[in-house]
Amino acid sequence: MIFTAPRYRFTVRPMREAAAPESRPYHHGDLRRALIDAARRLLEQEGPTALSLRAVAREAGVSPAAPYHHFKDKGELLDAVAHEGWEMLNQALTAARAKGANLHDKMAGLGVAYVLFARDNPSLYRVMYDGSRDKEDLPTQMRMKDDSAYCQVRDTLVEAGADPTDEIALELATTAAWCAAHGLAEMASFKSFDHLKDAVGGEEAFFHGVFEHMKVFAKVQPD
Amino acid sequence: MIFTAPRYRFTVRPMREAAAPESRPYHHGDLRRALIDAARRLLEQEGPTALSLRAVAREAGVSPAAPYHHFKDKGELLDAVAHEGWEMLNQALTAARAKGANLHDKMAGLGVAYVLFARDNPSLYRVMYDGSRDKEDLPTQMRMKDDSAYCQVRDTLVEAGADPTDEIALELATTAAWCAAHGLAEMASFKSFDHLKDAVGGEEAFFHGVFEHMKVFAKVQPD
DNA sequence: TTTTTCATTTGAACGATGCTTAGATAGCAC
DNA sequence: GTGCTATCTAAGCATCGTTCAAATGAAAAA
Repeated sequence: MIFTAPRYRFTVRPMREAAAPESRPYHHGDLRRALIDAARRLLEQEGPTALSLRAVAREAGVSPAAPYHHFKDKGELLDAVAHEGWEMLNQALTAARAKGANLHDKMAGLGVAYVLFARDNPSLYRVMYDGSRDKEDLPTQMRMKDDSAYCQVRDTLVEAGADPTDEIALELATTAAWCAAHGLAEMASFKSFDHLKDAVGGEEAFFHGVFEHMKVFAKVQPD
Repeated sequence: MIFTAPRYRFTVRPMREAAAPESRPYHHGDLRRALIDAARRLLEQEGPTALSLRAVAREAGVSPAAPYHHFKDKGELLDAVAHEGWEMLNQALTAARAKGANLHDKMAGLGVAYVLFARDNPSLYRVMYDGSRDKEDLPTQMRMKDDSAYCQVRDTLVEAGADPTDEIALELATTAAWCAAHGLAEMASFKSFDHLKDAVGGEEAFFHGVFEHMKVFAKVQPD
């Protein structure tokens, strides 16, 4: 497996506020960290289109060229931001894990948690998938680590009764769940569905309703 | 319903080749059309990142300011390109419609057709959804017109036996199918799934397999 | 035909972006 | 203190989206 050690110890920490500019010495101390925080701040406040490398440098109070000593290019900064996003998603799914009695309820619960994360962090979610699309893959972090969101979905399936010896079926089911959640996460922000949300009694009910109706793809119709 | 008449008669026509630049008179004749074609050509050949307004103008053999007499800004050009994409998707689903005996087979067939469209027109598909995300909605064209992809999914559900009087369930099921297909369309290009594709015997089998396993969300497990 | 009109197209410009290079600064080992 | 070296700045390049005045020429008006 090709995976070089990360250059810095990774934890998702709360974003620091921007330091008062006049207090900064010539050498910043931890500009890398400050740049990631500045990027996330801009992302939250101004949205993904406002996130230019120069704007991030401005927000961090350094010159436009400074970031290039910590990131090869803009993409590498965005990768670092996305990395934190994936870690946050892992944590969100961990928190929501394993509620519900049967397979359906467990999976729907996990799916709703996923969609809620995307709803609450729309810009971050977008950066996460834009980066993946560019690389034509999800980050290694998502597929290999034990607490990765992908592995949690798979483990939940097993807990809920899926046959762990049929590896292919298990991976297909995990992929199916992931696709359903991601698809809904992207649709959920579209205004066309507002009337449906109202009709079923709110956003979360809408999410549950959509997952419920994934049954149209089931070979034998339940109910 | 808010929907102004389109400014030009719409059909999805094959892209014209770039005209020999020296043969072009000062007034182009149909620069709007030529710009859309140039944009789609660039999109196919160079990918979405290469698609700048200036590059499109260059490709069409015209000055950088010329497009602004036919499109308010870059976004409006991309909207026009996306519009053609949605029409193509409609046609693709129409062609694939209603094959299969039961609900599961019909829906899986439609879903696979959707995913194949995204696989075969990756850059166009991206432009279609980027535009939708910016506007926070799918184009009106997708939801209202009778032959729209969305309506076709819904009609297929009814044909396959869904209760047409339960409007909410019908819309939820249509949405679920759409989410599943869009989710898989985005995942399908990720390399992590290559081994799964091989394991199940090819890409289309993989698509069918994933749709099949959407059953993990069904309340009663079939099989 | 000649003249007028006016949408179309051009060229030049503005501010902003990603990125590179050369040089200034200062923390740190000696 | 003296260097060494990572860090940061200043300036510059090519490109981008967009605007605006001026040029063009097709088509209507005379």
